[in-house]
Amino acid sequence: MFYYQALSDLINSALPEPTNKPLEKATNKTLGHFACTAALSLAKSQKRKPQELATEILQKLIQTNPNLLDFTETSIAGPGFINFRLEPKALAQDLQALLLQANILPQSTNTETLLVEYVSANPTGDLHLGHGRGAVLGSALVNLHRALGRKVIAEFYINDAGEQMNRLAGSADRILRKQAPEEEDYPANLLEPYLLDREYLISLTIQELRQEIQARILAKQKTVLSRLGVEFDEWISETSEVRASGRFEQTLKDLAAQNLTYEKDGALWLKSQSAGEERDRVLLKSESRAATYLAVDIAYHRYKFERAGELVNVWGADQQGQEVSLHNALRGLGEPAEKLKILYLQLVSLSQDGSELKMSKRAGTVVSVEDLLDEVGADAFRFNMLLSHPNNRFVFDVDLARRADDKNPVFYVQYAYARAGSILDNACSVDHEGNAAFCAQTEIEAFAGDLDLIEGQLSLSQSQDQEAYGATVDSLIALSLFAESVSEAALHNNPSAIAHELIALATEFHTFYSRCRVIDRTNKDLSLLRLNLVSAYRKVLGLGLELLGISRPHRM
RNA sequence: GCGCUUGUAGCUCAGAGGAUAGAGCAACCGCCUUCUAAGUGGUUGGCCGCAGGUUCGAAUCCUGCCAAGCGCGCCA
Repeated sequence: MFYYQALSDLINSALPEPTNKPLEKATNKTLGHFACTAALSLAKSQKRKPQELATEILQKLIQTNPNLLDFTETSIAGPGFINFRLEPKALAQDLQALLLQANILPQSTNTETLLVEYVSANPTGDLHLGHGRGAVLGSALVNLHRALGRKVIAEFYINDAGEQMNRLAGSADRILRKQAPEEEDYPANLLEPYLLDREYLISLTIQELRQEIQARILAKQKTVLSRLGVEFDEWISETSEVRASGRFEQTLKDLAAQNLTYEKDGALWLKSQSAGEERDRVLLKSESRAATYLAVDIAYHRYKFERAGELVNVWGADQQGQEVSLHNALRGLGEPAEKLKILYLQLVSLSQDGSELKMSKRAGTVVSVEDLLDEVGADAFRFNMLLSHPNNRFVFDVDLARRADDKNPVFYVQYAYARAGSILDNACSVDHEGNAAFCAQTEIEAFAGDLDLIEGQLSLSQSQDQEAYGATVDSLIALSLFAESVSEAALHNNPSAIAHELIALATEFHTFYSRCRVIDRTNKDLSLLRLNLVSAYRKVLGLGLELLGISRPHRM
């Protein structure tokens, strides 16, 4: 366990009332490394002066766990902040924890399966950037929750049963027969790549054609997603899993049994008004008795709840109209609707050559995931997509993403990772001038195993070289807080936080590198300390990149 | 009209009640005999949309307003 976590727990146990964030990273390094604001926030309810309360809390901390507080310098400042400055022993323990723990992330005690549904594009064409953003967000979420010990199902829902599939087949058929397109047909240029073997396709019945085109488009989507590093555990087909399985019929029966539906004007309605909505909603249309999206979604989400206790949907903002009705219907059926969270993605647009490209289907300026992948590659695609919070409209800077230099954030972080690896390689191998290896890997590991040695070197550094010591301490604090950032990112379903955290860590590492010579042939112990710090950087940066699904280049 | 989301530096974005609001891009001035200069140090740049309120403390919470995007079909 890291010092930050141990201290947080201690503070929480010492407070008269718990707070959700007992300890914060200090904004101003000169005051300390961590700060506790509990005395300020609790002063009112405790009817005490903040400074007095702070003194009292601090004393209680010292009484409860004198050992822990022995490793840190404390002070009460300003209106009632309690500041903590970690001393070499605490820092040494954190470094050791970073190096020796197989998994530095805290493991969740939540045993419920989490089902994350994302992308879920109709099999009617290429994936566009909205899908791409959802794919990156969804897959990062899956990684994140898995890394924290949750059981997660990554799911793609194939909308292969609706009217749009008939349209697709009709459009393809007319293109093959060189007939004029009808008003709602899919554009020929989108479909033509799937219709190259015209002779064969034209011999199929319309149903067979529909199946064939759909399979080809889906296969293409899978290929593109795979290039993007996005994989799924389940591909759920509406046709087979929701319709043919009888789940859809059963859901209608169950809704009726709960007295949640009624017939009117030849259509089947959901009593959504009585649940607080503006009006009732149609489930089965008049005449055709075809299902609406809402009706199918209700059945599909029940199927999800059969398999998972908690659901996350990554949806485009244009799907938000559905949510309230879906929630109400699920609740009416006795499902734990509050366990369904829907994340809405706002639009992505592109900027290139300094101006924004507006996406428009009509103008033909819709950019596919494949196009952008060709342009910038999977790593830059993923990282840059993740830089913005999904609720935000986001302008993707293509020129920046394709740059192979420090201005491109993904290169910046990957470079830090590769640089760390390179230093470690150098230390353990013959250098370019033929000098013997500086040390063996086993020596680095032995040093990591010896707490007293680490502490001794940190203390020495503290007294001999303030600047280097400062860079070392900043590094250790930043590294030891990474696990906390990951937990918080998972709590808020926000992998963007990790991307930003990685940039900050990379900056911290580059700063350390420029201030501290790692391999110093005149001072082996100091070098071993620094090599271990570099090793911790490599581990944490690598973990972060892995969580975001970005490659970890050994050399650049 | 109603609902959801957004409004922070010229641009793209962080900031989830705490101390002096931060990065990157763009612009300017520096730093390589030495482990990756794909790096780094500095300068310039802010009525945090507006107005109230809550609080010891508000970019953050509440209310109202303004602006933008998206929803509010027996569409898909």
